[in-house]
Amino acid sequence: MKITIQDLADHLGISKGTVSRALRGYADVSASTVARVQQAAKELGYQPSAVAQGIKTGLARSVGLILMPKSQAASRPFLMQFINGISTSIAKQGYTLTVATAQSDAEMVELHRDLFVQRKVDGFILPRTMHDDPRIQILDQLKAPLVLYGQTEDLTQYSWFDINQVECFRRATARLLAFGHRHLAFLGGDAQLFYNSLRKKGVELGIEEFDQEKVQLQIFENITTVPDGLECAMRLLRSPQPPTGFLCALDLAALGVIRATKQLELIPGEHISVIGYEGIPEGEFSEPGLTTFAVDQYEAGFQCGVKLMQLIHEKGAKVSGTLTMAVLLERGSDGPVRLNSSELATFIRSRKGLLSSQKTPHKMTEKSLRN
Amino acid sequence: MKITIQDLADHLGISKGTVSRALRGYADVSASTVARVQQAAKELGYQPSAVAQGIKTGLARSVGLILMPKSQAASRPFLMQFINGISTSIAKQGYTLTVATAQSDAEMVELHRDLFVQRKVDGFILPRTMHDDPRIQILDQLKAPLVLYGQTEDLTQYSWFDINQVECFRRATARLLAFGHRHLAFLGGDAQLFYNSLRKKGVELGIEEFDQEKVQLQIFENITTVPDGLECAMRLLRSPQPPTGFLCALDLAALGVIRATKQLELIPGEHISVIGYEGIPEGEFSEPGLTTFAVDQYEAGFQCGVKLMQLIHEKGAKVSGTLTMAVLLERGSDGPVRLNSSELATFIRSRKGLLSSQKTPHKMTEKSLRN
DNA sequence: ATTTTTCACGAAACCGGTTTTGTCAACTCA
DNA sequence: TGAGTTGACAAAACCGGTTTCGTGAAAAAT
Repeated sequence: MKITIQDLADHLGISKGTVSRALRGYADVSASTVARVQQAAKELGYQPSAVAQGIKTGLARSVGLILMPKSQAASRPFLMQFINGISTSIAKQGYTLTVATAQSDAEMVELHRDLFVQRKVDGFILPRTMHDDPRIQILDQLKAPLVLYGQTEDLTQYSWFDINQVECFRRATARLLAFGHRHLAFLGGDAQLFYNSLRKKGVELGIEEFDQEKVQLQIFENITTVPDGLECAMRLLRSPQPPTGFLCALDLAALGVIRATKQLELIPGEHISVIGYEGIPEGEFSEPGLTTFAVDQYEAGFQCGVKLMQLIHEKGAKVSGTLTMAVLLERGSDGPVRLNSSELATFIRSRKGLLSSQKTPHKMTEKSLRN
Repeated sequence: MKITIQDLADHLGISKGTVSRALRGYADVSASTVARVQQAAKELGYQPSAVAQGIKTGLARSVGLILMPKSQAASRPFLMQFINGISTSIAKQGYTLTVATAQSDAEMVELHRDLFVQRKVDGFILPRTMHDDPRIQILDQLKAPLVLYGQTEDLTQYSWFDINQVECFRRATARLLAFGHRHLAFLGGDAQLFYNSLRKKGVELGIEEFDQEKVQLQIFENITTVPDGLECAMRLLRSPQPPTGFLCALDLAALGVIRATKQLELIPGEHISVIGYEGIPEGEFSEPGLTTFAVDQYEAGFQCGVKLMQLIHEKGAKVSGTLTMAVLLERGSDGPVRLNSSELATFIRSRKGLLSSQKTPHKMTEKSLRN
């Protein structure tokens, strides 16, 4: 059925070693033979088995990407673009992408080990880096090539690619401060993941550069979903000293803040300001549109792939790190401060009283308001 | 570095053949030897190389999934869940998922051929089936096992899994008709893809079952994005006989319809009704929420994986097709008809005059209306 | 004209497994 | 007690490639 190198050699009446050398471009094959072999290979549709090649070379010509669907927060919306980036960059060298999913941290570590020990992959791309990432530890032992998508404690030992999230959040913070906001809240993401500390650091940096004394900052963590963001914002907005500016580590949390704002009959972008991060498509369809830093996930995947190929092929290749920027999408969810924290608190309390006295269902309320 | 079967054999002082047979569970190895081998394998962390195994068995223990990021319309939001489903179902048999991306139809066909001829994968899952799908043709020639996610002309030759989209759209249509809508529009998706004809058929079926004479249906195709849906709806709503019920093959198109409705200062779910299909997350965050049929992509991936494993392992396995249902999420974008088509046309014209006379920017208009 | 070098290829080893075949000792059975 | 089984393993073949080694003929050098 499938044609092998022996079939091809028999067909040409030469030895399979010569066929192999002809196709691999060795010097000790005559030009005419090379041409004949290439011609016959094309005609018969011969392509060497990657499996058989791999046994001699020790390479599977595949890189691994292991996902955790459980943590649905990030990486999901743009997964396609990230995969596309990786796949495109490694395809040039005949590599393919092996994707597996793990349901728990333990399974994830096991999967990395097994895939490498079984020679199913030659290296890994590690998205969503964690503090003291257990994947790095095990892959280090195995001397498996790896590239981090994200940063970690020690950046000198590994290749990595990341967005300058500190700078993004510094700018986001400076932006809100310039808008006149003085009471800020940072709604952080998964505390276990490294990015969270970077984004928090960016916020703190932005405040330091301004005037630490004049700014109130409240910090929260593990606000990773719309309901999380909604609940957190609801609690904050009902407090005596509500923040007027929300910095969210994740767009989903920011969408939750927008929802909470609307439930309190406030206008996002006017009564309060929200800035997100990631650039998920949902942000475009909310009202108002979500101001956020959009990450180019294709580029991220592409760069990770390039770096991994270097590590695998160029022995003694130096590890390298790259930092790029995300693009600020200025939409309607933030703007100049209208009411300060105290005024906002008063405003909300007056609205709340109004709201609880009239017993209309929420949907009707929203619609009637718009008419 | 990496331990081979020979290393293990030397360590135990037995031949590598015996080690292999012990680990594969052959009968002609004594129980004590089996135990010794297994123990040593665990201690030394030996796992057979999938590459070396593959050369003898002829199997790569991997299945292929080739994506086209260009056609961003479908499969993108739930890609993670689809992948998770596939990966989970095939992991039981030691299989992994090889994902590649193609930028054009031609490249996609090539990739399928190459991946199979190079023995990088043992079979394929084909999402987004097309009319006279070129992937099927080439894989048929190669006798490559395949499972369709979606249907096609001849369903007897291949295993497939699909949602009963005809039934979904029949129900969606019946629902709008029951709400009193008599002027309907079907905004179809990619005409090249097979699902489109199924969804259209569902709409036509729903109308037939009602009373064909009393219903006006307009059909459009290749409405696959938010801007597409927006533009199409805008055109329709400004026409003399606008539809009051929109059936969209894709949620994204439905979101576009909602946008158009709002731009005309109409209320989706009241002045017009929209129903989508797929259940993308954006639909939850629009206002009103999008009524749509939500597809369980994890389940789809899982079933495709199961079917493909059967085809690969059970020789002479029968092909099988499975049809399931999507879940209707009743949100706010549809409801009882308020104005019929003519009334709606008049209403829109009056609004439009109003709108063009006042020269406020759009954003301000929206906000002032809500206050 | 003979020796040396180069050319072009065949033969064979090898990669790390799996599977078949061969072999010897211990058992069974007549 | 001798022939036939059986058990448990070693040895070897094999899978489909790659790469090294060896070799005969032609070309170049002496």
